[in-house]
Amino acid sequence: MEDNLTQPLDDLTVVKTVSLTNALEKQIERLIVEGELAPGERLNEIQLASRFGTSRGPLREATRSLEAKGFVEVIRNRGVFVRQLSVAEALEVYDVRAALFGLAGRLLAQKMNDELLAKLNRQLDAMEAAAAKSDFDTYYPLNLEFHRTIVESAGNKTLFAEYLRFVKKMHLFRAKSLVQGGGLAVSNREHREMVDALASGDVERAHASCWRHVERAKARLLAALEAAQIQPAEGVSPDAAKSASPV
Amino acid sequence: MEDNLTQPLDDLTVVKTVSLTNALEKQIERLIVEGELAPGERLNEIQLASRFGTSRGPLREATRSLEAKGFVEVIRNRGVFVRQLSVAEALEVYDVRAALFGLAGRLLAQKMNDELLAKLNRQLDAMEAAAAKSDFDTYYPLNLEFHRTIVESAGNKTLFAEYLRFVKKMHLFRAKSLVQGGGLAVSNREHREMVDALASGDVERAHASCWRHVERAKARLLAALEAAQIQPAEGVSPDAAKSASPV
DNA sequence: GGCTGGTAAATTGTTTACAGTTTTCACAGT
DNA sequence: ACTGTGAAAACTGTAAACAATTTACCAGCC
Repeated sequence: MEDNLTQPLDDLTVVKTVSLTNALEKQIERLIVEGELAPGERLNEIQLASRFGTSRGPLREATRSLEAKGFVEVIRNRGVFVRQLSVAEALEVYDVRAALFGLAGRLLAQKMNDELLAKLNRQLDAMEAAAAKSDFDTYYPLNLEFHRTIVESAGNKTLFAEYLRFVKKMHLFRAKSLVQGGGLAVSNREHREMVDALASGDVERAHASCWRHVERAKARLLAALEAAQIQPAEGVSPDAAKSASPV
Repeated sequence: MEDNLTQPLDDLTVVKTVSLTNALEKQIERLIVEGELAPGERLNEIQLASRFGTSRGPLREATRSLEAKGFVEVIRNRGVFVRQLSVAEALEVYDVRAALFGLAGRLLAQKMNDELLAKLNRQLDAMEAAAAKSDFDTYYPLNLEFHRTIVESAGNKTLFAEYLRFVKKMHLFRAKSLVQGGGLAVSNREHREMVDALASGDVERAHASCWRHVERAKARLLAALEAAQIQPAEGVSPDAAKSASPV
């Protein structure tokens, strides 16, 4: 009897617990991160509201929240646009992420234990296996999860929340495809070094190792940009939506 | 970067340029930061809307934005509450701020110039003068401006925006008065050392100096908490609003 | 052809109305 | 006194209506 009740609770009860606004926000964020809504694209209120079967009120609340988080830009009387990261801004985000990830390394080095180390090593092995097969579709989520584990395990929830936000923000970068520039094997060598540093108990070394890891990713992006002859200088006009096609 | 706090400018002209939602958000944020709305307090939609002469729609949009920025907490069917930082969360914020401020130091050390150094030294002198007279009301805004100058001059706008947000967040800490625990002279000695480090061109030293400065502030808060016999463990229930009176 | 002006459609900004939930408070029963 | 019950009030959640602005389009003119 009770089992029947647990299952079909989906749509309506979710709305009971979480507000419609929150559900909408999550959905729209997903559309943005997964690329269905491209950077620069405009969000039509009526269209989106009817798509999710709600009115414009909750939708507007959701977009205001997304604006505060930096995922969209609202221009009065013109509409809300998916935020577009210029090269310069993307590089800024890298530096901030490096600082946050460095802090994570510092904190984690102080509380490293066998269980966590084992988990990180398992993740390293899985990534290495995917890298060996050049299986990028497997590697990518594992890589995300690995970094996530490090920051989450650092035990600072404020830090974790900010870190996640900045990682998501990279999806707003127009030349998104270049972000992966580094290649699989290169990255995993750095990962092993990072885990070594975290396990060493040397706080400064862990800090530097994690920081450097992000800075190297930034350097790889810069190299890829140069190879693709993209200048790190453009603006962020939400109007210029058409030229978004990366590489 | 001048704030519009100097003049409450005409309601109507503002609405033409900035949206009503944005104006509301700024006003409510001001009420929170200035303490008129205390941590834990509930925001009545009808009351606030009528106070600012608008309807509930724009007000709700403003509160959603403030929620995303971490200044209020929205509980479904219960209302909006001014966010309340527990001791544990305040300490988390210090660590994140240390990381961000450290990054600012690193970036600034690379682009330090005579003009900027002169400006920082002027600010140091002004603070020292205020400290000598134990003129806290003068010292406090100067101190804020000094740190703001450093982060803003670092040239990373993303970093600057995040830093400002976290500084504001400290106003949500219940035992807010303890945040100033360090005293005036102590702090300024650190400030001079920091400017020295920034001017030295030694990136690592600047980084460490700025980082340490925030960590020392955290340590002073911890000491003050211990002296006041407050345990760093409480939750964040928005209901327990009454016990907010600091020290 | 290209520009200007003006009108209609589309879209956003704001208010109002209604539905559902939580809180309050009086009151009966113990 | 204390506790539980049950309206009534207060408040939030959502939808719909109305107002103001922007955009699209087309005719007329240089």
